[in-house]
Amino acid sequence: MLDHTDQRILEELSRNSRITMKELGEKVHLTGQAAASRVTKLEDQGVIEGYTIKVNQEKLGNSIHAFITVITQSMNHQPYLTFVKAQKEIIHNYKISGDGCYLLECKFPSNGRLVQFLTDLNKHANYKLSIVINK
Amino acid sequence: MLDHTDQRILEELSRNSRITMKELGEKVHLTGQAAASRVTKLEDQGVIEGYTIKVNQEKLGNSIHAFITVITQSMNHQPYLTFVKAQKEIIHNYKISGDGCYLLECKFPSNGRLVQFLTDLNKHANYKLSIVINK
DNA sequence: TCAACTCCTTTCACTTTTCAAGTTAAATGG
DNA sequence: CCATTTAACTTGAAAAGTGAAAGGAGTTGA
Repeated sequence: MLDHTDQRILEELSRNSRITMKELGEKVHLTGQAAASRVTKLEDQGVIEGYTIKVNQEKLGNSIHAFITVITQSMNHQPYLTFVKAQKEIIHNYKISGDGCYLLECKFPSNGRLVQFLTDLNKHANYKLSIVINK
Repeated sequence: MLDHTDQRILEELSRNSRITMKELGEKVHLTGQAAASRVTKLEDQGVIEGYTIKVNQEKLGNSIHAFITVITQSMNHQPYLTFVKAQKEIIHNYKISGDGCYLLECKFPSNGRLVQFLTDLNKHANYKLSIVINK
């Protein structure tokens, strides 16, 4: 399904998705047109889901990166899920098996905002907090 | 430092980083050239760290998404860190404060590979495993 | 008021993309 | 064995986008 050239294309696009098709072609030993048509195919197959940017969250003022393990007490998760949808600090809400029911990945601009978030979260569930201090 | 137009630009590029500068300009009510120069500025400021793609990991055959909390026994983390560097299944290795020393985010192609990984990891540290079952 | 500065637009030469047509090579079937 | 089909690539040309230079409008401060 995916040959070596496709792998190389995904690699190069992961490194820089704004590369021109001509340049991409040179890197994988194809013409720009051939590279472009492979990329289109990868998009159609759903292998490439989209093109995006990496943003420096610190420079945007979101300096606190947290993982929050959520342990819901109630059987009914709906109130929690509704809460999650409303919080824009949440980057991902993973349903997990293992320690806890959900794992939240969040970014906060300040300690105060984090405290507020945890207070609100605590109305629906218990949690364990992990703060990222390095990557 | 960042005005509303810059925010809009970041939003649009997050949605689609391969958009042409001309189109981006139209979306934020600028000419393509003006949009391009703002983007260059955002790059120079380090706000935009890079351009990348979202790849469907399932279609690449990496169907298991795991978070692994790592609790190192030894004071010396170096053997663990060396191990981490060598594993290509690891997407992120976060140093955390809270429950554990590190949090690993990984993708595995099979259960067997996960078991192998955990066996190897266990030579350097204890762990707690969480498997993502939904997002 | 004037100079300096920032941010934007216009213009134009140059590059890239897109689309159509042609080539090649491997697989299929009489 | 040869004709046919198909997939993947290349070539070429028109259309579209980019980047650099020049210039205009608005703001700031002496």
